[in-house]
Amino acid sequence: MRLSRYYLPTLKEAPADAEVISHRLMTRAGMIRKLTAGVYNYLPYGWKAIRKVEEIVRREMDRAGSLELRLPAVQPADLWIESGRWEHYGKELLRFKDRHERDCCLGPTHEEVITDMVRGEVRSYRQLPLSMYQMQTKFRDEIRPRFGLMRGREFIMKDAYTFDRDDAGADESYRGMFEAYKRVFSRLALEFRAVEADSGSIGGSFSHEFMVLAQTGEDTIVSCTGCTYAANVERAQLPPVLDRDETEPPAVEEVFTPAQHTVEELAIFLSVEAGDIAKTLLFNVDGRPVAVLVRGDREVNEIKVKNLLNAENVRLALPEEVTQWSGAGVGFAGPVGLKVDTILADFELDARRGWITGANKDDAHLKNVCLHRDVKNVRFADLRTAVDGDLCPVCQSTLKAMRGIEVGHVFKLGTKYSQSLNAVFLDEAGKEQLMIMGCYGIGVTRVVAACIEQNHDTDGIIFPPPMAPFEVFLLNLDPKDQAVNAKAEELHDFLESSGLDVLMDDREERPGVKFKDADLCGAPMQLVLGGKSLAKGIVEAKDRRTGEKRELPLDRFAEAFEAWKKEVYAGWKMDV
RNA sequence: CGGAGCGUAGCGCAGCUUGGUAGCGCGCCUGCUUUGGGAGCAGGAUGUCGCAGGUUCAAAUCCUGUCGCUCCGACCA
Repeated sequence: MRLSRYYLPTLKEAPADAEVISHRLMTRAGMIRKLTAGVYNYLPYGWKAIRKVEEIVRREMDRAGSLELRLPAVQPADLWIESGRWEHYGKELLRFKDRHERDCCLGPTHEEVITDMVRGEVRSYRQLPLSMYQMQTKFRDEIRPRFGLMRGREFIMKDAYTFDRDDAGADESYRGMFEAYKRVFSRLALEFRAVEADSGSIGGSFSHEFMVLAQTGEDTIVSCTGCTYAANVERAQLPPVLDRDETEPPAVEEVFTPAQHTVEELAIFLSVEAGDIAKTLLFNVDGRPVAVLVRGDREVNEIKVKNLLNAENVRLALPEEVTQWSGAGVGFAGPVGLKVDTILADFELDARRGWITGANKDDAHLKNVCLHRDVKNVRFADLRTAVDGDLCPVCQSTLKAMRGIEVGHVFKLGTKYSQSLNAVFLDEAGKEQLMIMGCYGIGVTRVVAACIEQNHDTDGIIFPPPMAPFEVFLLNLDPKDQAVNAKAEELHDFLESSGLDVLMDDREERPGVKFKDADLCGAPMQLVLGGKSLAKGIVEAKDRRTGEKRELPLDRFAEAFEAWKKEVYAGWKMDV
């Protein structure tokens, strides 16, 4: 491809509203343009990257035995009413009426549609298992779209669905997809972790998220330094403490702490560490008060509270509720004498006996509180959000926290949809059974954004070869010079015929402009040919990732290039 | 949903307080010079100042409404 015939509008400056690096670089490199909030045009250069990702995903899905199909974007409300999600999905589901006043929606996901299709055709266990996938534009009307392609309203997703006759089969389907996902992200040369994720409200099921590691990630995950355990912090389990200081403190003592509402204020006021304070949070759990105690420097994980109590709704108590339940204003609740039936304490508070807590009385706290001695109905459990340095629940090694971008999610659904939509089949005994389902998503457009978040420098994007729209940028520095031009054309044709995507910069621009654009657009390999290099009988080769330069002799170009390419590719951790 | 901010040339912005008929940088077009890390000079094109009302002799500027976009927040005591 010749740049003079291509559409690659690059920008020196990014639009003011682009906050994150991938958004800025994708805009500057002529990959995307915003049409409206959270909705983007994919320009040829951006689309080509998306296509490369799609192609790898497609190969691995096919290899895993899944069948590609294509479902509609517009869906009838009836199905969503039937599954119960017309009510529950919320405003992210974009709804509208057609000319006959029929309720419709734009598909944010396709469980309903595919389950409807399968239930209409599949009658016998002989037709199972089934695995199908599609790549398609989804629409989710996010409250606040942001970060360019990272959280758009319209985006491309690969979604797959499996239908099995029994639990064992469903687990196998799940494992197959899990492995396929690992291959996809490995082949894309992304640094990622597959982590345990919260399975939400669907009991008995499990799920994993695939996280691309990047400082700018919205999620925090923990990964064990000693074993393979890795989990989203929302989910990461923490073990009970092993080292206990059983020294019994002196009797509880009330201290005057005027207007010390927060842990930070209180710690300074009493000259102690936040970790010496046990904070008491009151929650409204399905309408009932529940007290949760964690160390002052920790955070309660509401999901754990919800799961532990098998609750539907967990929310922090309103100020009025706090006053009603604790007898004091916000900031002074404590476990001693608290008239709340359920008092939970994080495992960590079992590590020693003396804690500072609220006194259930305005402007007062208690010292030397021993939960075992001074509180009758306290129950210890894993209740807080994991942090860097916590111990692994599996092997007790240290957990390391890192930021990640969720690019894939595999989910064992069980019978959630087959039940609500009545997707059944007859087993060998002629008995009607519910299909066991799984669903699996990859945010294709987000993968591209996440890749750029992970692979860039101050000059621009650094594409890993598998995702690069063009593996090679060939800079023809003197397109007006007959000899240079002829040689550049020859190199271009040779590289293209060897199966590479090549973009030759044949514009009549100054060299500096070409260097800047090449770095910005991030092809992993740059070749530079100008009057000087031609006179020396070489072409200059630059590894975009390392910046390392090499001179390739023109008379032995084919083999020299092949050797260099191998070197460049070896720098990327690509499992193929 | 609550709060804040911004809409002026393709992009980044100034002008608005104190009304007088629109400017800067980059980009774009033409010419000459230049040519290995975002060139120089000269000339040129491009704006219903988001939209709709209002005030005024006169509105980018003041007022009202409206639309769009962006950011922050949605309660960890």
